[in-house]
Amino acid sequence: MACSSWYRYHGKDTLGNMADKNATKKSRRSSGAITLKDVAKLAGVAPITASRAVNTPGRVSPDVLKKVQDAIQRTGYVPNRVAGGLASSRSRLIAAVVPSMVVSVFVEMIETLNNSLFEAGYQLMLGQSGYSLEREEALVESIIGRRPDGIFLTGIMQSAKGRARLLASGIPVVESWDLTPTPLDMLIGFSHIEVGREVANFLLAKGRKKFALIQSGDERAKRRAVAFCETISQHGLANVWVDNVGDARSLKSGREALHRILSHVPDVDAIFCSSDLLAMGVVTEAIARGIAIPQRLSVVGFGDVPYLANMVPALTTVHINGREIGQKAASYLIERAEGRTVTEPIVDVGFTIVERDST
Amino acid sequence: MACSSWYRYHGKDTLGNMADKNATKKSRRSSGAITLKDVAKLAGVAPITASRAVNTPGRVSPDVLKKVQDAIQRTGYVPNRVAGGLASSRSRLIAAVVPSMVVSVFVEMIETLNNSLFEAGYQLMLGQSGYSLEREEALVESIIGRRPDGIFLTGIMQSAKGRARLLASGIPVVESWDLTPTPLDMLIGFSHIEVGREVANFLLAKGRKKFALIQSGDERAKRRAVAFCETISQHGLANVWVDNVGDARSLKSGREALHRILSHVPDVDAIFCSSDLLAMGVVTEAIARGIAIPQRLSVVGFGDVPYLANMVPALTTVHINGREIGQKAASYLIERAEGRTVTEPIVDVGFTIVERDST
DNA sequence: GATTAAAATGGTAGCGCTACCATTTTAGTT
DNA sequence: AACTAAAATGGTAGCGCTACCATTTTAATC
Repeated sequence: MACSSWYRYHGKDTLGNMADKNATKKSRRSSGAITLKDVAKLAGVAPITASRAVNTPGRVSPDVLKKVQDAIQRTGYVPNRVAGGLASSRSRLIAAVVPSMVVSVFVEMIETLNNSLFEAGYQLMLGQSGYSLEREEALVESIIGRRPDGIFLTGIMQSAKGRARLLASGIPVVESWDLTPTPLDMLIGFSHIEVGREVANFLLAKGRKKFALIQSGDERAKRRAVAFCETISQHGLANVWVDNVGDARSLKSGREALHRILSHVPDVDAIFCSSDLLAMGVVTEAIARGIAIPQRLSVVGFGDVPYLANMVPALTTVHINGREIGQKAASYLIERAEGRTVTEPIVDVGFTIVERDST
Repeated sequence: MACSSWYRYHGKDTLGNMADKNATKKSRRSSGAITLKDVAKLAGVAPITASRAVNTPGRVSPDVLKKVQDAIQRTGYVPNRVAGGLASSRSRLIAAVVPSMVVSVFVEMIETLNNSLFEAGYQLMLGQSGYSLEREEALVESIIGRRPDGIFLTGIMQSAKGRARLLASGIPVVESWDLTPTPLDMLIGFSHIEVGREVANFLLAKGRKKFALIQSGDERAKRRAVAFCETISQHGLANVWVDNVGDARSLKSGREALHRILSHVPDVDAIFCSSDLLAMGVVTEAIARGIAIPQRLSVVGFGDVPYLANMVPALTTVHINGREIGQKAASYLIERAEGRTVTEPIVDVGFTIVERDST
């Protein structure tokens, strides 16, 4: 079927004796597609020469190059990278693991990663760990089985089994979105403890006294929270009221959280949210209740989704440069895939508190 | 390096003569990783039997199964799916093409697609066409080179070259997010013309008289727009004011668009936006200007991002069930990959106008 | 024109796995 | 016990490509 479609499209005059190749003596195992061998035969050169014409055109005479390119054109040949990858141990595939794609800032990062990789001739394989350890381990196993030239992880690989597997595979790895003294390989991240501390200092400098924090189950958010709370208490202020929500990606959770917080701490004057969407929920609920922002209540988000700046009020948040992480990760992984070394494989990309109208 | 790391982790007592395999006579071409052959040797069976133990455990005696599993455990063997894919012409890889990932509703679709595929033992390869034809063609070429077992396309493949290539490849394809009388293969979509018409009827039924529409360059959005405008003029009302913005994914564009619309059509009372984010921008700007929603102005979005329902005012929008599309696409592609036929390969999943507080 | 180096081309042998067929072992039947 | 069918195991030969080395051709130098 494959061949007949192709044949129809290209017309019947170009192939000569190639046309009946599949009809006459196609091996029962062959996929039936055009192979490099077919192209070589049509071009009148050896398969290995055709291979060179495709992969290293500079090492082939202009005459041969043209003949091969013509043959490719006429047959519609598409190189089989599976076979190429097996032969050369270079798959030109990079795998990326994301907890969830519904988090906007991860999406931007992956988009940039993907674009950078594609420019360089690499494809992206995507896996979702779904914030679960087992799933993450299964994913790592599945990824390693594909022998990618590099692996990008959102976060630090926590599972000991996963770490061991990745290490044993010898595949270059970029961990991200966090810092650790014991990275598997390369690392592009920032300090969540610093984030918590700096946001606390930022709100303290604004003269805020009564703090609350909204978080979901995310481990990194928890570290931000701990640092936030510690900094507040170091200043001798009352404990921070911590509200736990199930889903950080829901505006509704933020609204409900503010409702709960107000019932326990009616005079709360600053809230740090573990995501922008939660912060949007808090603001929405506050406006609905007639609570003036930022006069009576300061709200800080995390992530800086692109539209935050144009909301009313524009939300203050912690900006993480997801595009920078994606971009850097791509270049690191490509460097390593091509056999070069990365001079600075551990980078702190930092973060920025973007002050807008909600504080 | 790969082996030494692994060796360290597992301890030195488990391998017997396996440990020096790489040291002594490793072929210069070998990747150095544990292969099925190593496992088979350790388990004392033939490679093909080890292969069966891995892939079809039911066809192997319990005794052999255990021996092989032990050997896998001890060596940390991870099957090389590249080699397996080449040998069996089944890559267990599904490719997906998305215009952009920053569109929330695509993200949900891809997330569901990915999850469904992973459950079934498939990996997802992701490509971004970036709304450009050339890029899309290059992407198709690159994807086909990987010989995936199926291809998911967001939208209809427009490029003739791309269509020909996909057809010739013989790989199952799902087009989506649209309807066409000439699908390449399978199709899971809905009618954008219907959307435009129904939204127009919806707003007309609300008694609205003066319409505007905000769109970006997206071709599908344009078709919605045309149907919208036609329906309005069929009712003998004044022409719809159409505002073109550069970026449908920007709240800011929506705010600016409303600004322009008001300067040309001050008495506009209904706006259909080609995305939810644009609609959010319109609402934000309207609130900032003291324009009552929905009393003076109705706003309708498109896509139904999850948090829309909890905003104030909650936005009326066209709900597209991205998760359903992703889910269906996965099952269709898996069916075909496993050699079965899909009974209803062309589906209209429809859409819903979700009425909330902005109309 | 002879000599040497470099460029271009080709042959061979895998990469690690599975399809296909052949053989052996086991269980089931008379 | 003899025979048959089914289950379990193994051997061989690729999948389509590229690494590695060998050979041929061309260009460069004296």
